[in-house]
Amino acid sequence: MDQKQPDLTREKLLMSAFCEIHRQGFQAASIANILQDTGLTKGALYHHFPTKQALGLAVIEEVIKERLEGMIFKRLRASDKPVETLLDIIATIDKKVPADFVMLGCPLNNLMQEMSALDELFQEQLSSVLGIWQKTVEDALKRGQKQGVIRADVDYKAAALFVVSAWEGCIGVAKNMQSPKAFKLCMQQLHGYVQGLMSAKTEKGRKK
Amino acid sequence: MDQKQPDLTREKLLMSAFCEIHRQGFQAASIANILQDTGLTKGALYHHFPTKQALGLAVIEEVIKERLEGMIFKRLRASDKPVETLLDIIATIDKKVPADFVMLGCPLNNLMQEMSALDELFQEQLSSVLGIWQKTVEDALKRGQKQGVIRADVDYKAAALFVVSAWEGCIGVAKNMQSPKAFKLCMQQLHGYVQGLMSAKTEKGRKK
DNA sequence: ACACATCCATACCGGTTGGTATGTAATGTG
DNA sequence: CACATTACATACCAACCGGTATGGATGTGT
Repeated sequence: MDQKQPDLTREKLLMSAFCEIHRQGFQAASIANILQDTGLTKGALYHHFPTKQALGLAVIEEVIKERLEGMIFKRLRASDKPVETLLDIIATIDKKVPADFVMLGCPLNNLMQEMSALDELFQEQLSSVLGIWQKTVEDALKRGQKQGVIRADVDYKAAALFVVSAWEGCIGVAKNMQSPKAFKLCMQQLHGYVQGLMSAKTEKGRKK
Repeated sequence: MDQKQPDLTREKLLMSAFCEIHRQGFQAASIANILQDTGLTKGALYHHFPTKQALGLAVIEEVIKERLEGMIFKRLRASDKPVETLLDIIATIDKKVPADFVMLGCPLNNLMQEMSALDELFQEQLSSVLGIWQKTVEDALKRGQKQGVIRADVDYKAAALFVVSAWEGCIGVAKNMQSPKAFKLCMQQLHGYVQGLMSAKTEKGRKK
């Protein structure tokens, strides 16, 4: 599975671009910085990506999306106790995420706020990733409902939308406050919201 | 109360800057665009504001903050049924907000995501406004608790943090989806969350 | 009416931006 | 081994950026 040289170069560009975009935002991300960081030149970059926009879109598709897959989506899909798993992810996400992710914000959310209104392709690509997130949570709640863990009257579609929205909101506010502590506290409330969707019987272990 | 010419010029700059920043973000906001829009020149702008940063900070303090005051804070503070008022604001906010606010996002949230990690002064100023928002909701919940409307076991501070976070999250996600409908649906869930904080007796009129 | 500060317009500047045109070395292919 | 294509490096460019220096017009206090 040894990657060939061109693929390695491409990946180096993608990773560096991801970091630069994560720090500065897409528009403020400097091509020159990425090149300096990778030790490459414009020839290399514009050989692999036709425009800066294409580079950004590739970062979303191949870096950001894959990170979310590995951190959240896969685990949620694979679980046969989806609600329990969702609660566990929400409860422990603040420890599993890199330290600077609270300070720099969620890469997906950052780009959503910056680019959705400006670039249609960005909007579509970001919306696609967000849709997967929402769909994954939605399925988890749906399955939980079949298991009798989630109340029958819960609109799992709307609830999933809200969970993802609040999730991003928590990171966003914590980013502004520059406070991992606020992030944790905020996610605990989201945890409580999801517990509130559960049927009384299975809602054991609820604090307070 | 007629404003003098210089004040009018300053206000024109502030309003135009607010729109430009709302559309493009702060960093991408173009001084040239603002000047073209107002029909003024650099001499005028840099007479009233020493730097672009100062202009941005003034927009936060004098435009964004005041809008939130008029739309949310004042009403919440003045109400003697704070929880009811909070629920009403959440339920009707999608109709009272300008149409493009969902498409362009919340001006406060946009700047929080863009600038918090980049500029300390922005971070502080934004955090201050966000803190007022949080504090206002917090007081509303606190008063509701004294009235017996909110359950005694509710951590009103954490709940307020979550309400504001989820609120911004709803706008942010709806902005990405470019969907006022999603915004409405998402805010309905937040409405349900706040209802979930209420004591059983007063929790009348809950749907489903 | 004179002096002075406020208010704003014009012209200009160095630096940075994304993007391109061209050349060359490496690699794959017949 | 010849040839073509891929994979990069170098040099260059017009456009735009925020900011400044200068000068003139307009009040404003005395």
